[in-house]
Amino acid sequence: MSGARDGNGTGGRPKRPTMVDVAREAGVALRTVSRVVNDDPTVGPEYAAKVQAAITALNYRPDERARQLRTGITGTIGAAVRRIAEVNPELAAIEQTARESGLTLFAASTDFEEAREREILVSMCRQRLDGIIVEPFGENHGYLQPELDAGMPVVAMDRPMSGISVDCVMSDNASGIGTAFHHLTRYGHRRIAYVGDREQVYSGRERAAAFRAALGAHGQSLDGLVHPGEITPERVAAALDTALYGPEPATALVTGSMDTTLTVLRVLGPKAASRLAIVGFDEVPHADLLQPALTVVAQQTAKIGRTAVELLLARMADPGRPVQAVVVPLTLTVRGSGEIPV
Amino acid sequence: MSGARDGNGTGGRPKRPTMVDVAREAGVALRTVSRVVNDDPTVGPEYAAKVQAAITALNYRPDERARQLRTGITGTIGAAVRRIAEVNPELAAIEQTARESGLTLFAASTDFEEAREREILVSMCRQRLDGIIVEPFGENHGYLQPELDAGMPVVAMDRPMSGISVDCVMSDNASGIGTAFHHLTRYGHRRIAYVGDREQVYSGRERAAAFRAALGAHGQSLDGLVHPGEITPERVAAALDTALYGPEPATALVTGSMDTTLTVLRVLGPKAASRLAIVGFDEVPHADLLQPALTVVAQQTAKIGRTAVELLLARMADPGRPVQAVVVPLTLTVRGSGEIPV
DNA sequence: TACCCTCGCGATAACGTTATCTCGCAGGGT
DNA sequence: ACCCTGCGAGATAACGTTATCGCGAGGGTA
Repeated sequence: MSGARDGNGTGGRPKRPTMVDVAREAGVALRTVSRVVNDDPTVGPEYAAKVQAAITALNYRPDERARQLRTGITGTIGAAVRRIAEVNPELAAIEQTARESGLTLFAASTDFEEAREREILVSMCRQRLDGIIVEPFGENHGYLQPELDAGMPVVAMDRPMSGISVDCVMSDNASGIGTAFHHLTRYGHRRIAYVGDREQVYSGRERAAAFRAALGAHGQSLDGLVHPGEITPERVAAALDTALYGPEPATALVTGSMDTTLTVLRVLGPKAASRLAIVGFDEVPHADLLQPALTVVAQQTAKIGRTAVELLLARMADPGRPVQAVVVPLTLTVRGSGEIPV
Repeated sequence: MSGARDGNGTGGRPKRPTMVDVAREAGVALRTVSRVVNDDPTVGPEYAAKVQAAITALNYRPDERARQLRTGITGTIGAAVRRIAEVNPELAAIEQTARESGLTLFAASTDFEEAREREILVSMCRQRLDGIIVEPFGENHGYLQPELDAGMPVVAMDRPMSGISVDCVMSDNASGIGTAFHHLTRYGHRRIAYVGDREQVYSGRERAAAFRAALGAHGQSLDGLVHPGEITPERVAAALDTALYGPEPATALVTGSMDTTLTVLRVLGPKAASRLAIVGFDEVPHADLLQPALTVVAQQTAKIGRTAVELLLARMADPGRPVQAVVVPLTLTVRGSGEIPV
């Protein structure tokens, strides 16, 4: 032993044992410890035993950072989503699929802020993660081009990225809106209104456009029926006012996102909500407990999350493969609110 | 130059430029590049300019792993919670507080599995994170003792850890149950039932015990009123049967967790649920949209999450400080379901 | 017996960064 | 003329791991 100081004088962290310490304790070479730690079969049994004993005696834990630096791979993928800590089935599916693939998941919230999103993505690149899945929020992702050129695998989820070309998996917004619309026509509704996100964001743009197309295909005019915009109680209340209490009131409603649906229900209040035919785009937590239970066109969130990881794995395996876009259909879940006749 | 190969022949990742490459490009020493990257003020302006030019020319991004290995600090804390990707206000508060403190958060789901929890915690230790916040699930955390001895800061959230002594922040289960109970007595209820989690888990144990104590303090017998157990529709239905339709039926109900509340509402169905006085322990997503809106004793989740980070920061700053346990009171949120008179 | 191969282990050089030390040079006081 | 100080930059040694190479012993073959 080279000295008596085992602890630390100043109150800083005690120093952890390293491979060198284990090697000294076991009386073998450093390289042999490494072999034992990595289950290298070429190490003799008595050496392995000595090393194992030293490891448990010193409570040695390998330093993942050093390993990653040396091997170049982290075994970790990043997910930059709008909100962890909220209901997010895509993220749950990503985590599970990643685990099944032997990868660790590092998730962070972009929190609906473009600056925050950029901060997270750049940080993930600096950490040299093996790949990144991102639910894009901002409108210009050109700053990622150098990272793509450097071989960083990136997959977009829920909407495409702007300014760069990467793999993408998303819902079929257009036909989902079509499904909601036609479901309501089946119950006799002719004047059907739409309230949804503002058209500045990709999904709001796509869904509003799809709804206009559906109205047009049924020979309906658009006047007073299509209301994209900010999801605030005030704006939604104004939109509902126009749609439901105008000269030709709508008898049914399609809501363009989960937040829209919840805000509409709050603004309408229980009595009005229970009389209006509503189909929501996107699932709502505990939609079955509402009165009436909420009919929705649900995104196949689990499939989307799983596909995102699969696309990422494919790109990690072959960086040169052509960029791929996967579109996932939606499914109608009938619960009551969408089956109120005109 | 040792060779002409700039790209990569076999389809592997292109090699990223390192500090050495930047130094060569800029015609300065490696150490100078490091100084520029770290905003060291002792570097002359013309050197800084040359280095910056080289950095943008090569699209250089520092390797966080190497930096962490060298400095020993990661600037990252881990959070092992039961579910990321579910509503989890504690986790949201942790993320925000961590960000405000300049720390990156690494969150992972233990997924209600003891083995998974252990896997995650050990992995976080191997990554040498600066600290760990854990919502403990398993019943024996003794395996973490070596990590604590090695100076790894750990904070328990929502319940204490078993077998080791670490800082902890949690709700005041006992007085929360008391608040729910007394709120219902104020509306004339005498026979009040409890349905909650099984007593094998810490919170289930604490809350059932507190409810028994409340009954006792009011001179009520316990028979047929206290129902801890697995949260399945079958078990909950059986418990409700005993409590509500026995010889002396209960007129009010306290539910012991969010999952319990939701399962109770599903089992009762809308009509029965709207007639029974219910106070839920723990907030329920969109409780205001239910009919009647749900009265709950809410945990101060944001405060709990923030306190967890603060405890962790305190321990990181002073590893020798005495272990601290913080208990946070709950708050009653009146919405309707708890104010139905007997 | 000479030769070559394999097998098991050890010495040592990386990985990409930061920290320590050294050095050259300019400026000012004695 | 001398030394001391300070300042800005470079050479070099870490951090803890894995990969490359080499070496000695043992055994099979000609």
